[in-house]
Amino acid sequence: MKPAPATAKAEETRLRILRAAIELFRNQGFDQTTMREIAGEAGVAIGAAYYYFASKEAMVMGFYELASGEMAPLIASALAAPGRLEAKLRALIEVKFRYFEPNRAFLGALLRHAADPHHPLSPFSEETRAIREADIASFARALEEGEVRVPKDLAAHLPGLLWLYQMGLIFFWLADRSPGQVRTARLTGRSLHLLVNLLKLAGLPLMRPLRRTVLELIEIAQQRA
Amino acid sequence: MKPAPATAKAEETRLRILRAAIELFRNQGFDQTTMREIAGEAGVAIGAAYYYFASKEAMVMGFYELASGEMAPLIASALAAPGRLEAKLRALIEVKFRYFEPNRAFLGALLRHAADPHHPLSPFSEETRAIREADIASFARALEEGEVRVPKDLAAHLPGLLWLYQMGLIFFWLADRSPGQVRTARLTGRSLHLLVNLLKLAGLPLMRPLRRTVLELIEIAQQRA
DNA sequence: TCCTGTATTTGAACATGTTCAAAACACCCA
DNA sequence: TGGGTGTTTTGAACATGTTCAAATACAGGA
Repeated sequence: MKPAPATAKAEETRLRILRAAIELFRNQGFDQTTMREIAGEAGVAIGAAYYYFASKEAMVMGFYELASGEMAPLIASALAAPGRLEAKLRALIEVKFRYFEPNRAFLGALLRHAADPHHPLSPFSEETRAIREADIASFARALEEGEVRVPKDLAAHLPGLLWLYQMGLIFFWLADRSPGQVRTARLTGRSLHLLVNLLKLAGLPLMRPLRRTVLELIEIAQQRA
Repeated sequence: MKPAPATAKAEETRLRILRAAIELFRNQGFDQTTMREIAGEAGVAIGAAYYYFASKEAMVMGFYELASGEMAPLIASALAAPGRLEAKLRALIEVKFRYFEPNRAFLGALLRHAADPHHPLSPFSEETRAIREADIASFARALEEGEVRVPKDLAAHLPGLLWLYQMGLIFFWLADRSPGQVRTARLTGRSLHLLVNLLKLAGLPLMRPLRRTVLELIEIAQQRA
């Protein structure tokens, strides 16, 4: 069905529908866009939209996948830029914000169900796992190339934690109505700085017991979550 | 309109509808319950439901208000119980879990829009402010009566932070599918313990610069959020 | 070229949240 | 008591996401 797009023409139709949807979502938002509009814009009947996408929301998933693919090279080059961890992380996050900017209005639809990790569209769901893991891998790379000493026990969890941190920033950014989202920019700058400093502190022998406790919490939270 | 329920009979009808809705939501979940069912169960026409509630979701808000009112005395007595801060916080959180337990299935509907602080139903929205502030006040009381030294600069923000922490636990609890939600119980116990210990540490003079930085972040995040 | 099976496409029909004009009701005043 | 005014209630109509049986297009073999 979806995973095996049979013919080339079919794949083309699918893309036509997805593009029409994204375009409309962008211009008028997710809720304001009707399936009839999307089908109309794509020049197909309603049923065709449902032949390729299980639901209106599944189209947002389509966007998510598309976005993930298009951002990959941008992220790669962001990581290649000079600088240490802080700079690399900043560049990485910057890529996301820039890419998402034109879609700000409808990105909310993607994150609407974030609170429910069992909802397919949640960034924590099984369905979004592949995208999430690729994303986490880029944080792992930032850590490797950022030349920071990371305590061994923390190392395994750190990429995931950074990803989570970045997710938090994205949520903040979405809700941020200050002009040009200055508040997000401020928050990003300061928190990133703090984060890197804390990371240095975390390596101190004195910190070992605290680290253990926190890691224990993380492990409880992650059990088949 | 809604704020001024004119006659007593009207208020009664409103309550009948709300109770029917909650009952159905509880038994079959929010999405599975139709407005026609609710109206039917309450013995009124569909239109009546919309006369009293702006939307299906507004009924969830009705539940939220009802719940908040009913929990108030329970929380008060939880706070009066013996013990220091950790015990009091545990008791407070325990009240919430116990009260929400029978509604677990549909509570998700309340928190579905949490990620969007502009959505009326979000626990961070303007519409839920009254409930939120009352709730935060109970954390303030726990702090007062828990007999802990809290650095002055932190004091103002601490109740809100504790409320946020508790909110996080509730989210975790909602998504927790372990039998009896053991994982949440474990997470609550350990994190609460850690939290109180950190609070003690936070008062150390050594910690002042770190505290300042964190407070700065909090202030950026809270600007007319 | 014609036939057959599969992939694609169609659009009417359906379910359900929501709106709204009209009806029913309640209460007050002359 | 009768009329007027505001509140409450009704249910048909609407909008829109979704389903599905039927129609169509198409590929490959006879």
